[in-house]
Amino acid sequence: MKPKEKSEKDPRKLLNTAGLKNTAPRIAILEVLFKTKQPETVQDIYKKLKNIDLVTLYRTLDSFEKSQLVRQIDLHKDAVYYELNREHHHHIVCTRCGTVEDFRLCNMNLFIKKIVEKSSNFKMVNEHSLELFGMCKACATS
Amino acid sequence: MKPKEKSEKDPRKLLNTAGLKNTAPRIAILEVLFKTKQPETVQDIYKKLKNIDLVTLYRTLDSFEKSQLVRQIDLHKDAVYYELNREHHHHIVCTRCGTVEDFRLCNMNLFIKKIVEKSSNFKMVNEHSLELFGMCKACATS
DNA sequence: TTTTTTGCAAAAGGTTTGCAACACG
DNA sequence: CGTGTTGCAAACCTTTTGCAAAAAA
Repeated sequence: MKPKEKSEKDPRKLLNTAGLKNTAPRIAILEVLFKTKQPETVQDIYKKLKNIDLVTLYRTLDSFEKSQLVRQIDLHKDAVYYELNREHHHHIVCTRCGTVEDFRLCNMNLFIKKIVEKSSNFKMVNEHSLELFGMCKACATS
Repeated sequence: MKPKEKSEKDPRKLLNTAGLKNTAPRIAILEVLFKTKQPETVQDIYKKLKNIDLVTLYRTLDSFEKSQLVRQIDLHKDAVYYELNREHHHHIVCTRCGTVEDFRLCNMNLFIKKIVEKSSNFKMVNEHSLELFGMCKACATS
C-alpha cells in the first residue's frame, strides 16, 4: 500500500488535518464510512455502531460536513445519505433495489459555462449535483 | 391564450385527467403552484393557504406526486421542495439568497448512454437530476 | 488545566395514522 | 348512495438543545 493511500484511509490523520480532535466515536464513524462502498444514512451508521449515542452521531456528521470530510447526497429515497468526500463523482441508483454505483466521468464544465452565459440572473456556478436513476442488471432481468 | 395552455393551467382539468376528484383543497394547492415560479416547500404552501389542514396538504402532495402532477426536488436546503411537473428542466440555485432559476437546455442523452455502457452493474437509466449551485448576479456583486 | 466532546434527558419539528364526518361524482 | 377525501387528535420519528460528566491536548 502506498503512503498516500494509507494516510487517506487513516481516520486519525484525517481528523488531524481537519483540525478535529481524535475521539473514539469519530474514529468509529470514519471507519464505517471507509468500509462501505454505498452511501449510508444516519440510521445505517447507528445500527453498525451500537455503543454510540445517536446525538453524538448527528453532531459528528455535522462537524464532518463542515470540515468537508463527508457530504450529503440526495438519492431520491426519503432519507439523508452521507458519503466520504472523495474525488469528484456522481451516482447511478437502481430505483428497484436501491443499489448505488459511482461514476467519475463528468465533462460538465463546458455545459455549465454555456448555461451561465445564457442565464440572465446568474454570475457563476461552483458546484453541481448529478444523479442517474434506472435499473441495475439484476433487477432489469427479473 | 391557446386552448392547450389554458387546459394546462386549469386545475380542474388537470385533476380530471389525473383521475383525481375535484376538491377545494386540491384546486387551491394547484393554484399556488401555478402562480409561483419558485419551487415551494410544504410550509410555503401552507402559509399561503391558511384555511387548509396541514395533514390534507401532505396527503394531497403525496397523491399529486403519485399522479405525476408534481415532483420533489433537492436544492441542498434542508427542506423538501415541490414543483409542478412541467417540461424537462433543471435548476440553478444561488447558495447565498436561495433564488432558483430554471434552464431547459439539457443534452445528457449521449453522456448517459456512455455511462450505462461503461457500467458493469447497470442496464438502463430512465431519469436524472441535475442542479447547479452558485451565485446570482445580485449576490455576487455585494 | 482548559477547552471540546460526549451522553443523557427532554424538547422541538416534521410527517404519518386512525377515525368519524363530509363531499364528490 | 357509495367511495374517496377532509379535519382533528394523537402518535411517531427524526433531529436539536441544554447541561453536567468525561476526555483530549
